[in-house]
Amino acid sequence: MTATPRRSQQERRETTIAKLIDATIKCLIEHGYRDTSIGRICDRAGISHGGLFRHFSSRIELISAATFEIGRRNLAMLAKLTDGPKDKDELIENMVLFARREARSPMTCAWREVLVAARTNNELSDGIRPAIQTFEDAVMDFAQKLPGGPKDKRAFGVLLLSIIHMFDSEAVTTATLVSKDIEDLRHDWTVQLLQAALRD
Amino acid sequence: MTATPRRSQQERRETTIAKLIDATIKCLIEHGYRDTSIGRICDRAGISHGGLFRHFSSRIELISAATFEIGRRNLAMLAKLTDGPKDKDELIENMVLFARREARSPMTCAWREVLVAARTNNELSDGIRPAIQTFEDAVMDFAQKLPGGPKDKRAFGVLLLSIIHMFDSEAVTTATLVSKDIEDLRHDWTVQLLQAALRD
DNA sequence: TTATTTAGATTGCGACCACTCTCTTTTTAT
DNA sequence: ATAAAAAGAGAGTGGTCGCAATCTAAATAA
Repeated sequence: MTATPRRSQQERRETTIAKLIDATIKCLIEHGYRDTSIGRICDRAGISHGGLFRHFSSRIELISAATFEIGRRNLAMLAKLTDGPKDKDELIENMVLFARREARSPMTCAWREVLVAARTNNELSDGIRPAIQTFEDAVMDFAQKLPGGPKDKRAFGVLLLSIIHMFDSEAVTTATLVSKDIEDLRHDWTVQLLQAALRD
Repeated sequence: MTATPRRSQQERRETTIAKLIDATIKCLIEHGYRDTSIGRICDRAGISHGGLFRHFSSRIELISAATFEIGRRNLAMLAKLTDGPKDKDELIENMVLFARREARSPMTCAWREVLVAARTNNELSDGIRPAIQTFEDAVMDFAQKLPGGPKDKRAFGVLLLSIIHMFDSEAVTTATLVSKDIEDLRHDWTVQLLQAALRD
């Protein structure tokens, strides 16, 4: 009845893997690491249990692959941050808003689920280490290449990473308890930090 | 044979609850949130499955209670931070070392496991909100009462909370990837932050 | 002492877990 | 056209999950 699209094996393989990775990310976002099970992932992806294990030899391997993909997407966003001409103050404000927004984004929540779970799972820890290293390198590289950045590129990179860390942990608590006044003070303080760093 | 200790009901109850909470904390530390199951907790505590539900109506309720206990213990450590006479520089160094060490301590790892899991579990989120609020209040209070602290107590409290956040998220990544040079730069930078804040 | 309440142990339930095996369908190589 | 290889479906594996019902033992109240 339905005309067969006649996809190549490679196409079939790649689309299935992409569907599984997408479904894994969505499960991490919606249900958290604990309830991101093979059954749930397969349901979401529209793939059978057997089909999954054709491409990933274990649940951990799939989650590692999904984590790498999350890192890839997040770095793509970071690269676009300096697009468009802005003055220094506008850039700083954008960076702070970006850091806080991204720390709370679904994608970063999924990323965090995996990183936290990795503490007690060596296989997972090994699996995601490259993704973390790539992310850290990319931020340091971003700091180095920022036009009008300070002389000490390395210290500036660490400053950016530290700010990202701060908003990341803030996001964990705001998921349960929102302290608006603290958040506002933190925003202004972060802006001042960056202004001081970019002054010289 | 063995002489019966003849404990009162209240004693029996309290020791059992304490054993369950201790076991829960240890499971969170050793196995992470995902694998902190009722079976494992009871095994560790030396209590049967049925015995658990006499005192806690669900797994989430037990984990909430354990989280509250973790917060209590951590705040007890914070209170001891200013003990002993020190000059300002020594106090600052102590605070930074303390913040990083505590962020990586087993207890805080357990705390973090629960906070992250709470994002996708409303019952758990509701259960631990008081513990988070208490912790936040205690840090703000600590900042207010620190002898020789800056005039703007509120901003100083937010600074402390932000530093805690930063080391907290750092601890998540260092569990998988250690970047010694970045950590060293971050330490020095944090010390400078506190020195500047405590100068005026 | 006797009756009642409470703590804790045991067993069992249905659901789900990660994963394997076998079978069918589709693509590719000959 | 046909054989070989790869992709995917789906039932089945033993095991664990959270939790309830039922039971025994211990502590308290009468």
